[in-house]
Amino acid sequence: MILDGSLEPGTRLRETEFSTRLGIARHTFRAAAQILINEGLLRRSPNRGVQLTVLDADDILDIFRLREALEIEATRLVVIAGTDLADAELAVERFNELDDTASWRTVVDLDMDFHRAIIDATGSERISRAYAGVQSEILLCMAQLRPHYDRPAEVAAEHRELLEALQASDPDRVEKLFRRHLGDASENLTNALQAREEVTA
Amino acid sequence: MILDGSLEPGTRLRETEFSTRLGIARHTFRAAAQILINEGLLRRSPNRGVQLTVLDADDILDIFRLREALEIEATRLVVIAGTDLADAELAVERFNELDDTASWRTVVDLDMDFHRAIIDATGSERISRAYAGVQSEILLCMAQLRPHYDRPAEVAAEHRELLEALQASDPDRVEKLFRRHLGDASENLTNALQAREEVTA
DNA sequence: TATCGTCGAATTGTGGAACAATCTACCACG
DNA sequence: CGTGGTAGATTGTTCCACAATTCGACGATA
Repeated sequence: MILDGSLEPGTRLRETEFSTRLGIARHTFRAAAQILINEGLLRRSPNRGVQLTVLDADDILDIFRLREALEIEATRLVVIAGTDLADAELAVERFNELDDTASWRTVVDLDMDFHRAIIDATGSERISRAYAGVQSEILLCMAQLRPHYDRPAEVAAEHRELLEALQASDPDRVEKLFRRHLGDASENLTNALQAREEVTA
Repeated sequence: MILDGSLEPGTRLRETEFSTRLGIARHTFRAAAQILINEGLLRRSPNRGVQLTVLDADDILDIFRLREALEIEATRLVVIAGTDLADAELAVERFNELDDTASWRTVVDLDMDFHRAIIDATGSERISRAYAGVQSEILLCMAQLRPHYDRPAEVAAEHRELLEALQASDPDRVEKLFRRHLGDASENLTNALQAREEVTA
C-alpha cells in the first residue's frame, strides 16, 4: 500500500484501524510497523503512533549521501578484488531489451537491480543490509514523486558506461562516473519534489 | 547485560525466561529484542527465537568494511564543507587527559566519541543512524573480546594526527590515514578473536 | 548395537481482551 | 476571544490462550 502510492505521505496509521483492515492482531501490526520504521518508510512518535514518512528536499539529499557512501566504497572493493559482475551485466542487458513502452515500475526495478548487483558483489552482508534500507527509501521517493525518468535505452547506456569503467579497473573514473550518476538521480528527484510542492502550494 | 559480557556469545534468549527475569511482558520483550536485532546485537531464526550474536573473523572484517564506507565518506564531506570539528577536538583533548590507569571502558568510549563526532559533523541523519548500528556491533566485539588497547596517549596522538589532516583539508592524506587507522583497529580485533579461539579450542 | 521414526514437552508466533497513560478535540466558562 | 477542563480516542503494556514448529527422548526395527 505504501509503495503503491495508495497512502498519502504523512497519513497516520492507527493501530486498530489498520490491524482490522489487514485482518491481523494489533501486536502483529506493531511488529510489522517496526520493520517498516527501520527501513525508513514509517516514523513513530511516542504516544502518537506511526505515520507514513514525508520526504523533503533535505531527506533526498541525505538519502543520496548515504547511498553514495555505500556505492562508492562498494565499487572500490569490487575494483580492488576484481570481482565478477555477472549479475550487473545481466541487469544492463535486460535493461537494453526494454522498449519505451515499458512500465515505469519495471524501469525503476531494473535500475535498482543494477545498483544492488554491484553492492552484493562486494560480498559484504552489512553493506548490503544498509543499502536495502536506502533502497526502500528511494522506492518511497519514487512512489511519492513519480519523477521524470529517461528512456530505458539512455539509462541502459549510462549503466553500460559505469559497468565498463568498473571492469576496466579504473578507480578514479569509476568514482567520478558514479558520483555524477548518483548526483543526477538526486537532482532529478529533487526537481520532482519541487514540482509537486508548486502544485500543492 | 549484553555489553557487560555477562551473557555468553550465542546464548539463546528464551522469551518467557527473559521477560519474567526483566519483569516485563513477553510482547514487550519481543519488541525490545527486535530493536537489538536491528542493531546487530541479537539474531532471530524463525521459530527458534533470538540468540546473542557470535562474531567470527568474517564479521569483524565486514563490520569494518561498512565502517570504512561511512567514515571515509564522512571525512570527505567534512573536508569539502569545511565543517567545524569542535566535538572531535574535545574528544581528543579529553583523551589526552587520561592516564594509563584509565578504565578500559573509558578508553573505548572516548575512542568512539571521536569517530562519532566526525560522523555527526556531516549533519547526515542517515549516515549517523547507519553508523550507530556498526558502533553497537563494535561495542559487542569489544565486550566479547576485550582486545589489547594501546595506551591512551598513543591513541590520542593518532587521533590528533587524523584531526589535523582533516583540518588541513588534505583529502588524500585524510583517506590514507583513516584507512590505516581503521585497518589497524580491525586487525587488532581479529587478533584478539584468534587468541580467544586458541584458548577455547 | 546403531539407526530411524514417533511421540511429547518446550518454545515461538499470533490472536484477543483489558487497562493505565497520554493525546486530541470539543465545549463551557470567564 | 481566550482558557481550562472534560470526555473520547489512541497508544503502550500486560495477561491469557492456542496453533505451529522445533527439540529431545524414547522405543522399535534391522
